[in-house]
Amino acid sequence: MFSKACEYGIKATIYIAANSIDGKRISLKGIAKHIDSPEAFTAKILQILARERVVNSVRGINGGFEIDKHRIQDIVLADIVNAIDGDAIYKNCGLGLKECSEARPCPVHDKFKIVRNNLKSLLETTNVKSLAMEVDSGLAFLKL
Amino acid sequence: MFSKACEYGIKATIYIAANSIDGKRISLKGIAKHIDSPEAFTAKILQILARERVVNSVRGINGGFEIDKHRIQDIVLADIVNAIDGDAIYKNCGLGLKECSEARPCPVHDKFKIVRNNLKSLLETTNVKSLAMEVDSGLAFLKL
DNA sequence: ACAAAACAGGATAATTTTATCTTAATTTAA
DNA sequence: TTAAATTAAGATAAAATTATCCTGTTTTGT
Repeated sequence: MFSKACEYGIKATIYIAANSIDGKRISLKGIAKHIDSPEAFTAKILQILARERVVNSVRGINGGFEIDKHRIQDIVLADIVNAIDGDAIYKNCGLGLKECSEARPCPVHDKFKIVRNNLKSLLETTNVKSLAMEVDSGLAFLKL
Repeated sequence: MFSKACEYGIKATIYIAANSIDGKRISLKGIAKHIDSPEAFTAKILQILARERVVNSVRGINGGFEIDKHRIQDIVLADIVNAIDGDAIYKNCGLGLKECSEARPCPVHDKFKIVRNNLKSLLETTNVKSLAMEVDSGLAFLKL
């Protein structure tokens, strides 16, 4: 569904959010350990998310990653997926046709549109705060 | 969504079906040209589909690919996707967790389950014959 | 039997994705 | 002001996916 990079990005953002809710900043090392991801690769992904203003990065001792408390509830999964994988997953033709459209559709156009729209609205309406709270309360997990 | 290999596999199968409905066997070269795919790579994918009995391959002069007329309506997209990409797309955790389950779910488990089940039933209920007929009648396209 | 057409399969190459390594820049605390 | 901790960024490497090439095998028409 998503690239590995995007999976790490989503998990990292949720973990950063869970910590930011508690007012804690968390280091790359802490994130990678907690979500079970390769540290250097995760650093690259966090660079992207920081550039795209999904998360804040702070250099130096006691640095790390955080999200402004008042912004956590505004961040949705689509922000992360768009930053890392782009919008191909819900924009591109399911069979890879360059010019697939309503007027000249591929054979699965209509059926896939439904699934892709479901996914799109899922990503656009699921905010990171609710996911972070599930993780915080032990109802959901980022490593298994 | 799907791998390139799977996209080619789906398009090739639809095109073979469209020809088989008319009682015509079609060569690799003809398929690759019609679906706009790299010929040698398409050959590999058709090998897989032939091994998995999704299509029949016939060697030698006047050989090519075909599907038994009475079987066309029984082939669904899931048969093709399973043969090429496997079932990861509707079985695996959306965040890549190895042991994600109802009891110990990832934070997006429930929401993704809905989308994945939509996709699963789409693939399992869409038969190749209906798609082939759309292509045949010029309502849908395999190359654009 | 033989030549030609066509698929099968193995080897190789190119590209993309994933992952690592190294050095630089930044920040803080002592 | 210097050392340590930490992210940024560029270079490189490994692995997976996509794509090509070459040789072998099968089939058919002559």
